[in-house]
Amino acid sequence: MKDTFYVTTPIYYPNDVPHIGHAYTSVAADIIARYHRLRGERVFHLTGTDEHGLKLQRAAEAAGVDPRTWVDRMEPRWREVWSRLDIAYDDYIRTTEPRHEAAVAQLLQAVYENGRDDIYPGIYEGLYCVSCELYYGESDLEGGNCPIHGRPVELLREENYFFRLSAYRDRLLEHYEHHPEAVQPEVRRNEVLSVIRGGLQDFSISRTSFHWGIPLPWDPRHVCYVWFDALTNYITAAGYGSDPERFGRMWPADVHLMAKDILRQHAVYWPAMLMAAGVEPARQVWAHGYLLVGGEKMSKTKLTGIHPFELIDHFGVDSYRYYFMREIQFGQDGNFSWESMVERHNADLANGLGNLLSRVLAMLAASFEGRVPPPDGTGAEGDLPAVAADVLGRYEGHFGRMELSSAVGAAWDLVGRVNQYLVEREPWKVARDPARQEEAGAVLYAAAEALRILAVLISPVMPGAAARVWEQLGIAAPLGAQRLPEAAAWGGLAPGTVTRRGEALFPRIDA
RNA sequence: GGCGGCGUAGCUCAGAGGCAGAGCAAGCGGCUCAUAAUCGCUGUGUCGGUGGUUCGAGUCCACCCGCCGCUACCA
Repeated sequence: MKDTFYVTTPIYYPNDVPHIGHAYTSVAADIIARYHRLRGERVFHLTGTDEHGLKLQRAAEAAGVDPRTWVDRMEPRWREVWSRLDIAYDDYIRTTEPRHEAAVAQLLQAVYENGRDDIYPGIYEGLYCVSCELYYGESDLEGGNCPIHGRPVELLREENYFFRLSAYRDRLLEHYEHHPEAVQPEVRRNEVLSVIRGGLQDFSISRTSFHWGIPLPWDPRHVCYVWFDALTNYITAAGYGSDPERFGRMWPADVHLMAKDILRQHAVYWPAMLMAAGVEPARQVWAHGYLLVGGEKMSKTKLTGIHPFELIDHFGVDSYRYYFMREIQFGQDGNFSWESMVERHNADLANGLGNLLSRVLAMLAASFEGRVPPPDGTGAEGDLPAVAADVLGRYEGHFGRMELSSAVGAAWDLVGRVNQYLVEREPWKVARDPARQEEAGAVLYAAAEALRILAVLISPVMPGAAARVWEQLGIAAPLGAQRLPEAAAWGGLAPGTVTRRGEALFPRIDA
């Protein structure tokens, strides 16, 4: 019985250099996973690398090593990025692992033997560049020539196995009719439906022209080509074909996250492949937009690909995660710029949350020896508890609809309200009057309590910063043990707690 | 060619029949606990264009312009 919230990223191609677009998907997946953990759910967050294929085989040859050695060398460059970004995946799959090769073989065999000839031998005919050793689609060509070598391509024929995607048109349409949430956002769903309605073509699933791949179980002269290898990782890790009990708890995946460029494979090929094997499709495929730099898609040739480290080194990992999630409406394309990142960092993090923590702890240190004073029971907290409750409600609602930017934004309504509240109540002034110590204390209690709740709410997005707020507040119970909604209920902060004012949470950045 | 999306304040964007909005940036004022911080006040914008429906149109309809996505086809 399914009991695990299962979220995936695509598996990345280790020959590529990681850029902020890849990281965007992985950060989003991590935030979603952490949010569900915060709610006390059992969560499984999967990522990995896609390690087969001709391009890797050729890169290895060029480097004078075998493909295995090559991918072993390249793959850590990806994990290193995830580590620096605080991506807490639960499993990391490499398609070269035996468990994956076994799962692919099982899936292929299941489809091959399903009695409907969904996999059949055929002739693949394509435009081939001898220099690239690659097939191109007509739309990839430039004036009929190879876009890389500028030389004429040849029409080549190769014996392949095909998957009978065309047979799944009606079943896919029916599936998406009954599960309108299964492709999101809406605009992407419409595209998928129009692709399916327009008729589907069978696609080739094997190659004999290179060998760095998983052999087909019934015809090992062929290696499996791309999609039956790559997409299958999602069920490999869930225990398909190896651990039925585990598979039952995990599958179907709750959400496959990806950029919109591989939507079709996830929303058309993949469910059809699973149907052919008698496996239920994932519950949701969620295609987010592109990160634009200077209004244009990042590109290698224009050198606009940005490595995450270039930003992490300057802004810090928490600011990095916050910026991309807050600045861009999840699902839409979004512009990255250094300027807007500095702006967000200073306005929201340094001046907003960071300064709020700083002023509250400074006042506690000045007037109460750093100890959290008791609330006074006369309503000094004003509407802060109500605002916190409202913020929590909106935060959860937005997360439920994958409106990540709005969910994060909701927390900042509380930051704003507490700053306002402090100006209204002037605790720095009240504290100077010996007769009004209790009042000053109660006001600071309320501000500190709001900060405690904020630490919980930002923890999926900025786990490091949340931990630092928690630590400076001096709370003994581990942040990692907090669960929503209880942890956001007003009054959780114990009077007497010894706060520890530390370094600025987010130092301002000049440019 | 077909289907779809977008075009709103300097910037990023929300609003989908009823007095043009938010955040940021900018200006002025307050406060001085705080990270030159924070709080308050300040927005006359051909809501891409034209025409229409309506008592009333960013909002609905038609056409047009400019971007973009998916898809088809020609070469």
